[in-house]
Amino acid sequence: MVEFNPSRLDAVFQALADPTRRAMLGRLAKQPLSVGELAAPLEMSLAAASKHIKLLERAGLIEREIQGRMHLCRLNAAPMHAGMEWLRHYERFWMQRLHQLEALLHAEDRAAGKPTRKPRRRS
Amino acid sequence: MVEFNPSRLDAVFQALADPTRRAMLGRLAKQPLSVGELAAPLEMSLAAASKHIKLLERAGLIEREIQGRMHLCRLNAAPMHAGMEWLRHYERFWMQRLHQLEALLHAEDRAAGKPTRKPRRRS
DNA sequence: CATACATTCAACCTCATGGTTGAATTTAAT
DNA sequence: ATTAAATTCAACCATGAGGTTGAATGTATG
Repeated sequence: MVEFNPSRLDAVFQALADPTRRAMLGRLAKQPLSVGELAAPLEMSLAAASKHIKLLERAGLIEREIQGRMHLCRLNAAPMHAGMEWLRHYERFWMQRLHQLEALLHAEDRAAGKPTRKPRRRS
Repeated sequence: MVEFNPSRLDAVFQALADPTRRAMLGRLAKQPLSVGELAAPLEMSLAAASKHIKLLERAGLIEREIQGRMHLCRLNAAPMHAGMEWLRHYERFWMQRLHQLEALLHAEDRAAGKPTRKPRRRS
């Protein structure tokens, strides 16, 4: 069904690396839209929007149902799962930093009334 | 401290959209590495690897500590957080599909002994 | 000081992106 | 049968990615 090969991951991250395309996905999360509808609010030609859509399609993030002369695009978030899983492997790293920051802040809170004490420095 | 503007998100996703760079991050998750060490296992020139590193740096994903003639690179996963948060907004969509699939499989399991019954189709 | 090492810089190549415009295609409506 | 609408296609342009090579830079080391 859905493929999780590395090149798919490439395509997904690449597709997400553009604000126009992220905005498109955001609107498709509410409802399916035609190419014209997707392009309407954008300050670019229809052809340009069409290219963005093709890129999203290539990444598997949208699916197109051709209804007569109009093409209905609907979100398929599934490929994002792979991206999320990839990121999850790094979650502990930024959590670590956040917790450090947190500890630092609390240490300063505790030191508020007392003679200024700097956060302990790691050996 | 850490910025979460859209262009930063662009840079992060773009940086992740390349297997060479993802591999670099993977190795930096184990330990800090010099530019040369990062480049060593790659089948490309040092200059090419250096460019990848610069791109990762631009996205804030690695930080460079210059120690004499060697540059030590260390992972900074923090900017990935923004990417994760963005993706999280879409999690329910793929979860939805996964649950549908799951339900479908269970329905087929239950129908295994009985006369073939197709999964109910939504109105 | 001379030399080797770690890295970047600069110039170049090829190809993909992101945008344009105008023509072509397919389908719907009059 | 025309005409209008929805979309893509093709050609073009500017810019950036990803790679190369060779020279330049800064730093250790004999």
